[in-house]
Amino acid sequence: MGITKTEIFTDRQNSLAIMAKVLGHPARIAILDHLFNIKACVCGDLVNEIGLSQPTISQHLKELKQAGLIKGNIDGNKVCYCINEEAWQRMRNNIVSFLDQDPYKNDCC
Amino acid sequence: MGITKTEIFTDRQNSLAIMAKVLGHPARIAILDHLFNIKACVCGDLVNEIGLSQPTISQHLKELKQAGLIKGNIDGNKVCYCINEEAWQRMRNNIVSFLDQDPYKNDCC
DNA sequence: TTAGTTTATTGCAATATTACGATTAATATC
DNA sequence: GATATTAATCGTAATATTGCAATAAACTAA
Repeated sequence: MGITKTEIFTDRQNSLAIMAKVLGHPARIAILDHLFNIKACVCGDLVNEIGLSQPTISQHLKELKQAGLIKGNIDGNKVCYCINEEAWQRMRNNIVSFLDQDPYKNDCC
Repeated sequence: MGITKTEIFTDRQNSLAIMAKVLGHPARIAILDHLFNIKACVCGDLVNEIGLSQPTISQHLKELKQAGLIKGNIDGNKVCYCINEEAWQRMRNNIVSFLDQDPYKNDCC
């Protein structure tokens, strides 16, 4: 059905999945890479930097923004996007604590 | 168009996105949670543990398996799945090194 | 005011994902 | 053998995602 049954999972499971999903597209990884490299950016730069159309970039930026990972300031007719430090660290901590579980105790396979 | 233009991104960006995407569904997070908890499992257990049908669970297990995160041993008419330790650590390292980039240097927003 | 610049939104087509009933394949048990 | 159990696969429906052309909105500059 293409629809996720979120109600049967815990808040933590849903939250982890949402965060991972936002990172689950190379364009959004590339946008974040670029933000980390130049420390600030606008949408126009990204259209040249990445190879996607302006509407597509705008849409990916919107998803990153909705997830809280970036924040934008309107500056004349440009928009300045940055990483949201607090949200980034929060996400990092959640994902890392999931990934840092120790899988080295299986004895069946 | 619903299709990702992977060819315009780096291998690292595509690889990170693929790993994140696999974690981008709460059912797969729940399956991994369960594997971490009980250290071994079979598909039947998961159908009761999680609230999805057997074919749906099987499909999610297939994706985890394709990503290399779990491995399964056939044991009679059951299948025993475990975390693939090497692949898990590899994924962990890649994602953590991405998340550990320091966003605290922006001065525009 | 008019024209240019920049980003967001709308609308749509193509493809992907999620979910499950029905079925299959393989083994286990009687 | 016949029947039960387990997990994978097939087929299909519903929904989501990706991408872009066209357009709108908001500002800048002449």
